[in-house]
Amino acid sequence: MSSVSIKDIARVAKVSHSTVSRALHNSPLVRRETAERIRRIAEEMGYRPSAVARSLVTRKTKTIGVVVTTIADPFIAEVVSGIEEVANDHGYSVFLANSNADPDREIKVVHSFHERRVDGILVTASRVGALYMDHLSEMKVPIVLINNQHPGEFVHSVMIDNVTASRAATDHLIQLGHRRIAYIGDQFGYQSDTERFAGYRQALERAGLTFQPELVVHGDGKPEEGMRAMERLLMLSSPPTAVFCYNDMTALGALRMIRMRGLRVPEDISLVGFDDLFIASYTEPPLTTIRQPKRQMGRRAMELLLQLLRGENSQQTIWMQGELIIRHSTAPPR
Amino acid sequence: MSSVSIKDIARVAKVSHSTVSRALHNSPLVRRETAERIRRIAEEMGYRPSAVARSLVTRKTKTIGVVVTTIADPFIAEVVSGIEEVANDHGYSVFLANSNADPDREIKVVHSFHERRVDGILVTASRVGALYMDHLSEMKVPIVLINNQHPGEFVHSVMIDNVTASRAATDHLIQLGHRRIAYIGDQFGYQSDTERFAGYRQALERAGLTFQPELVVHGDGKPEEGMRAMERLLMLSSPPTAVFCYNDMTALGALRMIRMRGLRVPEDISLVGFDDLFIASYTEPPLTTIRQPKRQMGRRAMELLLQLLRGENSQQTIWMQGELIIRHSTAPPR
DNA sequence: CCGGCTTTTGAAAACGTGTGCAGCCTATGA
DNA sequence: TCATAGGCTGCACACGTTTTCAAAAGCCGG
Repeated sequence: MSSVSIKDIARVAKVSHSTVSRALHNSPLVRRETAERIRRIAEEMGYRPSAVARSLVTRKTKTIGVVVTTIADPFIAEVVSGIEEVANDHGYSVFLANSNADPDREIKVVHSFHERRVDGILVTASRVGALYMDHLSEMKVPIVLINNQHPGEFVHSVMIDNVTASRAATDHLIQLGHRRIAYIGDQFGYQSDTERFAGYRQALERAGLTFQPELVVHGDGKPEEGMRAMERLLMLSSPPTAVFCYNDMTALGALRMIRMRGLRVPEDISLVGFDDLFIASYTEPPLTTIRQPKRQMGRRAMELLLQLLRGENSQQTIWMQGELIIRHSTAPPR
Repeated sequence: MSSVSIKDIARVAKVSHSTVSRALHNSPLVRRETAERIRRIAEEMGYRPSAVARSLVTRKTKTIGVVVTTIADPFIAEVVSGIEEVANDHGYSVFLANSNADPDREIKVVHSFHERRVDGILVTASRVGALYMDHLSEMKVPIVLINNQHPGEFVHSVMIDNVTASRAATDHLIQLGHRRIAYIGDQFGYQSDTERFAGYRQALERAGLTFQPELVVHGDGKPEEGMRAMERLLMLSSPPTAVFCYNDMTALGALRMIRMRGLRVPEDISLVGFDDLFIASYTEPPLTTIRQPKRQMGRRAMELLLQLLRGENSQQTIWMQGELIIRHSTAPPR
């Protein structure tokens, strides 16, 4: 509306708008006193430079686009929090867009980011990533993926070392003395599920335990399916004494089902999650899990993007390590 | 970078860029065949209009700014999810900024939004709202607050009816037969805490129960302080048989403390929360609580903002009702 | 064939900022 | 006194759109 422009200031200060522009940028090309006078006037007039006008000429918007499946996912929210923090510290504003894992919406979002001329894009935990990769790459803008499910592409990414982490989780159960250890996975075929499953198998193998196919069931990463999966395990003639879950949400469902069947954690069954959501420390009993450095992953991803924006071509993939957090949902078998 | 502009298309189509602009807007001012030819060329050249150039001339950015204390708060994340949904549906992109409840950062954020020339601003659960209200109002832009703690200001807002909801929660406990009902509040002095406390007192009063000051303690809306507050209640010579908590996070802490003392919920103590976070249905036992229509609140807030952007001056405040969700953390006293 | 109308097109200005270039002013040295 | 260098400032253009206004082109009736 009535926003004051560089020209308004020029008129008041009786100089050209170029001089005002330079003064406000502390350019050495303008005399000290003039510059100070101009800055004072700008201050008094409540001047705020227009980022849009500036973007038009500099061809940089100092904005980045963040696309998430849904910000209501606590894991993602933490990551975004980390992203926003370092973006903000570097003068970047972030556009947030939910895709709801809907391909149409994802494409709309990417187009929208394109039209807004964002300087870069961050995508967290995209399951359908490959789908709109073409659209992403057609705008020549740096992209960083976080925990994406379709790696091996041309883009940069920040990933958690799923294999090592889940091996650690399974090792923990083995060391407690468990021999029948189940795995409740995510939907079959997802990259991170495959990796966590691989870690589980590696741990079994190294401990000389034979892999039992019937001890592997799949949920969908949410509590409801976690319950159903756990139910199936409990119906086995010889149920497991310990269960490693794809994530905490799944563990939440498993925990509830175990309790519904009148069994106890960890006395009857040990339970391990993955993610270390906030909630994991407030379940009953508190959940042993793998901590993902969520906020840190967001930070690192944004820092990687900043490097790319500066034109430094850095490493392709940043690997981060999970950490086994031992709480009270695991104990030796009876 | 090498992004194609309206002029590039004009050159190829051998028309003026004005004509291209009109053709792309389906203006009736351009001949059908010409328009179609131009649109086809634009398509082939992979044209994406520049929102920043457009914004400069139209003086509308089709962006809104959302400031939250932290997106890592599950309550807020749900609200933002609702906001983003309707914003996106109406062609608006959302800038997300965390303030971390830090006044300096809040001011920086508002300035940033101002420079980006957002069309409107949404603020969720601002505790220090009054602090930067001046900065907000100085840019002439519609503002909608969600559950803000300093109402009575000149802006528009979406609020939950705290008094009615907490009266319902307390009534529920009274009807179960409880007579010693405690209240664990948020930090003293916050608006929503004051209101929930008021509802609690009203319910007691209407039931003819005398208010007992020692049954009111304060936390800070997070589990740790909820534990401490609950601890204080349990040290009373005659502890409460039921506790109404300011929010679910506080209830989470209370629940843990009750269990640490070897007591059981709801057999020994009934517990009621507020918010109905996702987690509330997965505690042990599942938590009776007041459901806030979080996503819906975000949607309504954005819709209100859209009305304001259209120039319709609508109602000042939208009140929303909470809903009592009875689960298993409440039962008659022994 | 011409005037007048409608349809279609183009020229140009505007939005607010950044910046290369030219030119002014002042001081300095010869 | 004059030439020159260096410090400072203004002009003008650019960025990619939208939109007003004028003008060209096509059409019709007389």
